[in-house]
Amino acid sequence: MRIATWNVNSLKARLERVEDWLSYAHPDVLCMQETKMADAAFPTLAFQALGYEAAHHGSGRWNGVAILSRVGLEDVVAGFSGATEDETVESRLISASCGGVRISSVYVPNGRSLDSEHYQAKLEWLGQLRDHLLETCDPADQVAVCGDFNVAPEDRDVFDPAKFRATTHTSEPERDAIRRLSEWGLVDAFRELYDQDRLYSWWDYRAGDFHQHRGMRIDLILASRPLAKSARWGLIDRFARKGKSPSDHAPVLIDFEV
DNA sequence: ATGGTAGCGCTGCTA
Repeated sequence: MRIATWNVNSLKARLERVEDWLSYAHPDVLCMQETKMADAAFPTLAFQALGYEAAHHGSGRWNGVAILSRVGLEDVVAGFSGATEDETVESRLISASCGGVRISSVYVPNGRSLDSEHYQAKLEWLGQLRDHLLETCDPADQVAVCGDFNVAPEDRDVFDPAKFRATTHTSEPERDAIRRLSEWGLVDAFRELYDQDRLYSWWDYRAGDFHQHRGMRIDLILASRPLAKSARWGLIDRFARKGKSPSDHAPVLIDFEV
């Protein structure tokens, strides 16, 4: 099973690129983030025409997550288990069972700056994600949590660690939150396959960062151990970050033998 | 050097 994740930075602006990418990358499952649209605007038929079922959770101009699958899409849950209306309004999590794997598409809050209340909210959100997984999943099963985590797990996941000393994405509390997910039983599956540095999935639009390969690896596929064990090959598709009007993120994909 | 670009949508916020 080929599982992919891609922060598309507006599905309305990127639909044609996403369709093209589905046609040549042929993922079995694609988790998307930052669709930036309401459920009513989601192009279900466009994906159906390519053989994908879809589940979307979005409320408007910000956030928005989706799962596309051509290996079945069952037991869709939007937001955290037992969350109130308020907590789901940001549309940052959707989960579904696809071909025997419990898959979540996550868009972790950015955090903005270390002294911001949004940074505290980011840490709380990551804690809620952990609680949600504890309540709804078993790490002995096939589980994949995919998306834009807005955290670079290690210094080697950032082009210049010194530049990011007092910023979000690299702080210890954020990395601790990711480590706690690992302790529960989720493996950074791309890292298991590829150990080198300079593997980035996001580049700032500004200052020619993509061209200079000044990026970060913040788009992750976290897999339970039974699933991670079957990972065979992976790719960060930088080709999809080139050309006219790309997303600022590249798709990340992994082939699993399930 | 605190810039730069992109999306949404029409003013400035978010990333």
